[in-house]
Amino acid sequence: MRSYRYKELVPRHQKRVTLEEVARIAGVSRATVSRVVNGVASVDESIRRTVEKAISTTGYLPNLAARSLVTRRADAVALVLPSEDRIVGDPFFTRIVRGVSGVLSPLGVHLVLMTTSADTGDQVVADLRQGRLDGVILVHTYRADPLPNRLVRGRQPVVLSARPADPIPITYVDVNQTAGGALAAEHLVARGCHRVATITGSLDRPPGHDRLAGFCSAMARLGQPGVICVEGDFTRQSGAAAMRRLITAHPEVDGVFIASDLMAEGALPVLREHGRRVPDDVAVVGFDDSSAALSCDPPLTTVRQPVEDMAAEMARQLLKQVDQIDTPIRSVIFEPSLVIRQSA
Amino acid sequence: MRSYRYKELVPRHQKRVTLEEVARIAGVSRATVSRVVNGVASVDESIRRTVEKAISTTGYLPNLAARSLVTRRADAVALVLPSEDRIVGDPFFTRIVRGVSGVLSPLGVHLVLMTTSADTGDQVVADLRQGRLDGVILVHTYRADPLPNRLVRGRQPVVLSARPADPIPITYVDVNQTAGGALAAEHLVARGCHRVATITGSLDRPPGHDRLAGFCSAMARLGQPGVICVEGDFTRQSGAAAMRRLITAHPEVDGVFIASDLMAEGALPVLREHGRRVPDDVAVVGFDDSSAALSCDPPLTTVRQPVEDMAAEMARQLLKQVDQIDTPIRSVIFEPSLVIRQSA
DNA sequence: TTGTAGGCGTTATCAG
DNA sequence: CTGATAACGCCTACAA
Repeated sequence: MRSYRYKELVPRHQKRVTLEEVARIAGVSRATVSRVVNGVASVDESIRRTVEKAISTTGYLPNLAARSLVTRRADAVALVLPSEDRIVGDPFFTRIVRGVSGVLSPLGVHLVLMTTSADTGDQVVADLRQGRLDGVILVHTYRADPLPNRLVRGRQPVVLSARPADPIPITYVDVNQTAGGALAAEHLVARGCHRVATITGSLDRPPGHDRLAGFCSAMARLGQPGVICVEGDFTRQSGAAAMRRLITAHPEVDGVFIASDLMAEGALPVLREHGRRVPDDVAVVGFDDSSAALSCDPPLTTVRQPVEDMAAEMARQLLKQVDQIDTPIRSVIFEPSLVIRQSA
Repeated sequence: MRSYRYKELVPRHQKRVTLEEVARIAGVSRATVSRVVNGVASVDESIRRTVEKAISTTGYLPNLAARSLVTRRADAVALVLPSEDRIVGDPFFTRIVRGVSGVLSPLGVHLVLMTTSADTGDQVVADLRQGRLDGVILVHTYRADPLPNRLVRGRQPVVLSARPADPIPITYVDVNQTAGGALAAEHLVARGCHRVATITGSLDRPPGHDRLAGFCSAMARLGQPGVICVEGDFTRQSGAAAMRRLITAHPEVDGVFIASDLMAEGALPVLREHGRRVPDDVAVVGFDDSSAALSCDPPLTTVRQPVEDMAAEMARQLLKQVDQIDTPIRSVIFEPSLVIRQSA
């Protein structure tokens, strides 16, 4: 039941400075030092100064395990990413990390990185119950993942990175995916494309599904129903494969909405292989505005998703739940925007 | 001195199960339960079973803050990555995470992700002293980073991901970079290349420097001194830019060693732009064997660096230091190998 | 082998 | 406003 490493425990000889010691030096009680440390207002100004001097001369830092024991806060949250095969090389996750730690780190809250495996669910639940974690941010959970529900039922602080496939009462942060799809449609049509296709993401996941839905209904609204549609799975490879199928089956296409920049990055070289110039022969619009959009040749016109902001919002929503149990569920939807570069 | 969030602390109503309670139910003392939980051998078999039953019926899980308070272990280590601009889209870091958490996660040790900023150094040192962190893995520290030295002087567990620029007594895990450069040289020469060039990484960092050194001295040994050399900085963009300069200044090159797959990924399209076929006109060898090598067109022949294994080793070395202070410094060097695909 | 009791370093309650 | 004093939950000599 316990780590075997434990046996060989060897004492570390750091002479820790304790509240006790600071108190002795300042000539006050531990309680007073604690008040100063925690910035409690009701402390006499001169005493506060004395204590602060004692703190800085001793280099005192509070032991967080002891504090955690009584406050019941770990000051740590987990970021759970999908199993790592998919995350390799996808800039999306780096942006998530950046956004999340942007709000966590100034607050001194640790970001514990986990990747899903057979037992991450149990692990996370255990960590929460053991007081090592205050809450969880779940990124791209798969459709049948029982973890979100489990956490909700356990009334544990949790935030999802996107609308869950099945409607459960949980806080999530998302971009307006359908609006994003519509932006792409409007741009392609405005550009004069008449044979329009789309390479979708995984359709069993809400983002993939919604981007497609938004794209198609906007195309219909704009007088071009019957969009050609090839399915990918958000990876670069799938983008290339999908484009190969598309261009073979429908050599006449003159505009493609590709549901992620990463897929677009895979698809563009395929267009070139087949002698198509972008955007002259085929206009291409991506989705994400990730760093991949800039590595594309030509630079990708794409639907921007403010991932860093969204991630920051996830962190804030989570902390809110941590601070106050039973915070009402309030999901936040960001609006996408179109970033016009050279591919369309 | 303290997070302001503290004030609004609201009690969380999880009825925690404590040792005390399990003990009462099992009809033994707390000490005995503790022994069972920690797998101490000297516990009567029947009592152990009774206790285990009590544990499972109550769903007891030890409070780790309390444990940490007495064991002085946080069971958490930090992974410090370079500031995020560079890490975006570089598969190297995902591989590091995978390798590290592969050994940490089964042991229940948390991986706390940090990215370098102005005060990460202070943050890390404080976390260590506050007992929130047991050790630190530093990935790609910049040359003048004072943190490694600071940690060494403080006798804190720390491992670097590569040989430090300045020789300090610190444990690091690295690949034999010069041997890697040599592998590339040998392959290009064996292939019959006569006008060989290299696009280097950042030369102020040991990996960049050593790969170049290994490559050049091997070329000289093989009878082709005077290698053409263009400097990059390990990013995809720099790879493209370097190749542009190279092909313009030396249109006669027929073989290039590019010091990272990511740079190669940027460089290959440039070769194509200039009408060069790979490998027929120009043979290209990369370095890393990252996922980028496979996304290249054609798939990249490259010097493989076993990053996952190296990362796992970093974790193990770190834990060793955590378990036993003053573990002798013992760096581990992995051997590279050549993965032959289609670019050379 | 088991139980008793003290301590780990903080925060929090409640007199003074 | 300040100081005792009691938790917080667990580990660990030491004694039985």
